[in-house]
Amino acid sequence: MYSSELIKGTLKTIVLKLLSESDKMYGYEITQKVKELTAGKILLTEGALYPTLHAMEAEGILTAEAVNVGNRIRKYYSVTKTGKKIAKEKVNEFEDFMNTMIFLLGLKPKIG
Amino acid sequence: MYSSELIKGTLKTIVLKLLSESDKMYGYEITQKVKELTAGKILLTEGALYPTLHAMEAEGILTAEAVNVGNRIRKYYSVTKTGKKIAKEKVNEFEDFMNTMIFLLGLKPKIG
DNA sequence: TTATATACCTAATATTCTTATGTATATAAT
DNA sequence: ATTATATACATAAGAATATTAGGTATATAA
Repeated sequence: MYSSELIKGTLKTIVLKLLSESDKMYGYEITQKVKELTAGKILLTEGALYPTLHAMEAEGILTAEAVNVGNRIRKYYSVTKTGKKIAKEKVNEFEDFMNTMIFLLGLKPKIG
Repeated sequence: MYSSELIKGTLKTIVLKLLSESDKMYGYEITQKVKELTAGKILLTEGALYPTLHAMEAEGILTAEAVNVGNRIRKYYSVTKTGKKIAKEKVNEFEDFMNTMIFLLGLKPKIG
């Protein structure tokens, strides 16, 4: 697990990227997928994730659909057309930022 | 200039890395050096930088020395032994984090 | 029957940054 | 001369985002 300050500001980018690649996902599913893909190095907390999902829905970046699964409720989120554009921009910006940081921190370059 | 949320959490890492490479630097000098090295893509604000420098000094990561230059005051900061260790840890952690993000966001790998 | 996993949510608090403001000297431009 | 910009420090109010902790509820494994 990384120090919390390191991950700050990357939540939206991660969520938008994952949602852009799948038809729809629900909150809990996102936390598990990120945990799995990062081998537990990035753990999204619900207190950060849910408010962010609500905010992105309010901004028109995501649409939500509540579904009953057995007796439980799931809220599936999908990326809107606007959201897909923003997702690409965020990923591109992050890539650019990493290149800048690689130079600034004197690391060996890696994204080509 | 990157969106502010992207840069969040990287300030200490940047400052510690720069200070580790030089004997000593003062706050304004750090802002200018980062601006120069990143071609203006990362601009450190004074409201973020100075409190962080004070905090790191209080934590024993940095030592400060006030110097009169003409009629102006400069506060030179140096990294302590503890600080150098933390600087290395932070840079290593950031490199690891970037690799994780590269995988998670499906980017082409770059740090080798 | 107790713990863990699934699945949502919010509120108080903490952290960190932005924005704005203040002080003061030095220098370049009009 | 005077105005703008650069140098150089600092803090304080507010915004944004995350942590921590708590709440509700069902399903399943121990």
